Amino acid sequence: MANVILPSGKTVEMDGGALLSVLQERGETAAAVVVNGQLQDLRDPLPSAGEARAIGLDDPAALEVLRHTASHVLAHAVTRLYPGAKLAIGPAIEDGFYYDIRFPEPVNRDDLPKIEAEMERIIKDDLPIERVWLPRAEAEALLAEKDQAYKLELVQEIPDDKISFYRQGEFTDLCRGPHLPSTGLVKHVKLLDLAGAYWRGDAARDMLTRVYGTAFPAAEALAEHVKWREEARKRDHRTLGPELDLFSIQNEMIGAGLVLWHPKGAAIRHQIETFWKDEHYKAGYRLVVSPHIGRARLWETSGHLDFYKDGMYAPMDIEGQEFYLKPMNCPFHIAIYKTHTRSYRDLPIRYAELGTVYRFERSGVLHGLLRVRGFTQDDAHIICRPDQIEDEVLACLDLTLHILGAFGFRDYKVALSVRDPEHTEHYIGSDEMWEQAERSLVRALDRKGLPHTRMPGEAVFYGPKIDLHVLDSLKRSWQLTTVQFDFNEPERFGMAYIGDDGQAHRPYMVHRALLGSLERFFGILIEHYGGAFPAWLAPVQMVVLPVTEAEIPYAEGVADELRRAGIRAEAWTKERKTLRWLIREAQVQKVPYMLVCGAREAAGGVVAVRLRTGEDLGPQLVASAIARVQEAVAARGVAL
RNA sequence: GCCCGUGUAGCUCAGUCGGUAGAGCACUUCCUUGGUAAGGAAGAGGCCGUCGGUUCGAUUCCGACCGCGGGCUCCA
Repeated sequence: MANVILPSGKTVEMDGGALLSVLQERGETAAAVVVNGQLQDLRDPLPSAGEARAIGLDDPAALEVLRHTASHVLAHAVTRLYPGAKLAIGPAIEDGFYYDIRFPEPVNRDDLPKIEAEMERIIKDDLPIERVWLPRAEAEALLAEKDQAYKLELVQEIPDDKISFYRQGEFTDLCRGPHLPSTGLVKHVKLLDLAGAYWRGDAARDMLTRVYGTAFPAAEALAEHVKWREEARKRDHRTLGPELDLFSIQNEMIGAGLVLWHPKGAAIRHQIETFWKDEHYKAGYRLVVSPHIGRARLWETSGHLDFYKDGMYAPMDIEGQEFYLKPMNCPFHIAIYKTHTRSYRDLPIRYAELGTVYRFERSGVLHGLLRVRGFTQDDAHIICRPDQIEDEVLACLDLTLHILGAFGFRDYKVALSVRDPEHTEHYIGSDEMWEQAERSLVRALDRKGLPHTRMPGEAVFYGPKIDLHVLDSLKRSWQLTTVQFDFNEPERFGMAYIGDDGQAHRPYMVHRALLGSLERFFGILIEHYGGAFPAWLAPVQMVVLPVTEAEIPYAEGVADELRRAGIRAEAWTKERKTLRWLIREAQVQKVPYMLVCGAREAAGGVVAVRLRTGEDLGPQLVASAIARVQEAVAARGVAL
């Protein structure tokens, strides 16, 4: 007898058979059932012994099944509305699902409600969803008859003799499942977006239309998700950036993917850079500066012209010599290292640079500050002995968590990319080096208590790496930090240090960037804070607002005093506007502190302090207002 | 690069079933001296993305190009 736990928590004993009828008898609903850790359909027979657990619709494990079924409902609706539509793939994804379809006619966003309405009909009809196994020949014949070339291609890659299909009403789709037992269980579904996508992600193949949607077990969760999307839209750095006068990108005049940092954006960048440099000096790094271009020889030696040419701009001719714009800083740092014979006593050497690099990105992938063609990496290269690598990686992680923590990033996900064990010949460096490097990465992560996901085959050819992703205030994940071993360049440049044995040895080199690039990081920060930068970063920390023209001299005096105290302050005296107008403007500009100066304040030598949050602190001495900002700046928190 | 969408004043957008355009904000001037999220009035501002086609006439219709936005495996 098999012991089955139902969603209600009750258990039943079953001797084979399918769970669906049992659930129906007891008035319970479920999405699927877990048997031996595997999800399967409620209509599938259970084993005659062992344990099974029915997954309720609101169980997190059911979400993927729900969305996958929703994608089938979408495909079903599309085949009704657009006879001749060719279906490709339709998986559940992180917060929804999509289906790639070749439509017989162009569709656009305005068509989504119509498709959604048809989906609602299919859901309302509560069609049973049943699995059908077909022998290969029949499966291929069926798909050929339905003229579903993409599905046919997929079937031809399936090694099995029996092919799994799912049927709901008149619609049948190739699918491995599992699925909900009927369409009626897909209750809260919404189509969100439309985009192009290549068949199998291959630019040489057909362009399909990808329809994005999402589904939730409860209306509230769906509404919340829609609200979340709206919130993310409002925080878009491409809107906030120009609105707050932080940066601009001018394709026609300057060039695509090239960023102009306006004074306010540059002020924020300056704060980030100063903080970054201070912390790097404290952590034992030495800051270096390298040029923007270098001779072809350099890039030949580094191997960039072999492996990275597609990402580099065409060479320029200077007095008959070829020069390239730098896509990376490492060759320069190595060249600095090589100016002396280095002793084992000199190591580790840590060179850091806010180095501006230029990389070719296809026009279509450029995206605000997040994907640009010219950017400043917060780069560093650590050159050390084998016995030092674990401590160096650990110190790197310490510095990373310290610096990212200052921006309020406290949730991390770490990916460890290592070799594909099947094809170690594709990688440079000895087995010993790979194993030692991986060990040092794993131990350092363990010592920091950072769980990681090991990803075989994800490493680049020259060394293993860890990538650190942070979650922002909207719980979106961004890859920022990368710590990457390089077994290639030390070899190519013949880097060496003299060991205690008097012999030359090859050092280990680690590339690392904590923030990634300042441009991208800035874009992420804008969205993370929704444009309301904490006091330590705010381009204008305090504005002094005179109530009438009579208080202008007083307001200017206050602003001077604030600036002398090191505060970024402005007196808004040029506009003869009402206080209401000035307050609104300061709110829109998201200035943390507003200091109102009327006749009362001027007479008393105080300012009335209003916070961006709307909180009114009442009259304060200028000195105590100063103390308050300085405290907030020192704390680097979001509290004002 | 490719698919879909889109391009009208500095910004956000309306409009013209083909007769060369309008609002709000911003800007300039004037009035208002105002106490915690927009005081009032007037003015200025446009090759209606570019090039070509149809037409007596194109910002509007058609085509091409350019720019911008969403997206381009999270594999049945």
